[in-house]
Amino acid sequence: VNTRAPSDRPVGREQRKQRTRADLMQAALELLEQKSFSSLSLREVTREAGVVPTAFYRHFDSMDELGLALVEESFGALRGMLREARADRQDFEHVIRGSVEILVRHVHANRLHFLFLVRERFGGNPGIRHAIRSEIRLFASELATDLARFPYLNEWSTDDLQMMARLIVDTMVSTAEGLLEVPPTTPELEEEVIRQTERQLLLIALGVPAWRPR
Amino acid sequence: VNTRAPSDRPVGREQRKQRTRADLMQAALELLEQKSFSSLSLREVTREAGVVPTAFYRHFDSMDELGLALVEESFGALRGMLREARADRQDFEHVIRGSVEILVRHVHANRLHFLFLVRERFGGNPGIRHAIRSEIRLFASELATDLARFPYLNEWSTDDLQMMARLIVDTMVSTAEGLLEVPPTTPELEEEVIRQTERQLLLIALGVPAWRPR
DNA sequence: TGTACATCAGTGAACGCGCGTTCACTGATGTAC
DNA sequence: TGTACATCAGTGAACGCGCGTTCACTGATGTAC
Repeated sequence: VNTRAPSDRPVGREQRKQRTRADLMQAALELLEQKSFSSLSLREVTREAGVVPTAFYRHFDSMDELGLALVEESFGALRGMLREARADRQDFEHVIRGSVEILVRHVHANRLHFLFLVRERFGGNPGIRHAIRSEIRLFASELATDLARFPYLNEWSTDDLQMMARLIVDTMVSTAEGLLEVPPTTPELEEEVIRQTERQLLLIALGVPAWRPR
Repeated sequence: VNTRAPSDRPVGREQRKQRTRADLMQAALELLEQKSFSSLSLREVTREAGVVPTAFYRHFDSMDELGLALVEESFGALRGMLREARADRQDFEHVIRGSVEILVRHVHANRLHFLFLVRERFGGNPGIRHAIRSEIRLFASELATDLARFPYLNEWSTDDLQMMARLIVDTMVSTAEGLLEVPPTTPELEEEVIRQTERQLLLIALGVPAWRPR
């Protein structure tokens, strides 16, 4: 009974429970690298976590609840990235390179979480889908605010700033998708994805002085 | 035996077989509006198509094969759209509005096919995923060729044209996603999606004269 | 510190269900003469 | 045109399997005195 991983330290009951919960989420996240959430079964998750199927119910009412917990956990990684990006107040010339670098670093550090978000953004579960989409929309709104500190953009309407922020976010999301798709063994392909994103953002930025604010 | 839809005309055996095959694909497509392909069962499809489960094997070896047939069918809709867009050789001022209009019309006319492509682009099945992604990449390459007929762009390198074509395609894909996400009952929300896309494409176009070709 | 009892995370057996796939079949359609 | 046989799209029963969920349980951890 309760003979979990051999390295089990003699800790309290609550701590051990939290560790099992984390094991279940990690097991699910690793299985989701190969399949989609809607085709992932409760028994697969418990098997991977090294626990009996019924133990699952001590932690989650259903798989859907575990899915939403994974969304929240992944948002943690996402928000960490945004916090760093917003704190990194570069000037115009370096902001593109800096932002892309931050994205690449966080995608590497949280590969499975980003993969989960990208896959489930249009996946089967509506609850998960909406949570992810509203988080991305929130992110775009924050970016719109931040954009206003740059030359020209400080004169733009909120509407125009939103439009540009969403274009940038969509581009960054595509870049994240590209990074996750590239085999980890081919750094030159990844370098190409990065270089292309930087040029795309530059092209967008070059349109700014010619934009007629409304 | 073989008492299919009441409107069955007394046609040949081969025609009737093709109709059942089409029924299976249509049934799958409609079920995919609510769930993902990887969680769709063979029995659900045959039930929806009004056919016994074993009849499925007269048409497809497996669900994966049906999935790839759906990808091909959806590409038909996609290619029809591209053909129209490439034939519609507007000048600079009208090309944006015209292209977006064509996208909107085709997304409406082939809603379920576009929904399928968007959902499965990152879905569980690798075969389906790769087929969709390589088709989109092909599309971007064709667009890169077409871009060269515009002022300034005729002097750009292939590499730069690819970069811009992918930015445009990614934006159009995001727009298609937005159109599919908008409830059909709110035309003003859809209008907003369209208007925003047109402005995003304009912003990109305004960057072109300032781009330093390499 | 020691003892008696309560809590509760994880166990293991059992269930009914929908699944993919097999197999022998049926009877309408197609073909040869 | 009529007859005898072949083809084969769709049928229906049956199978073994993994699933989600229930239930009573165990025994280590926690608490009260």
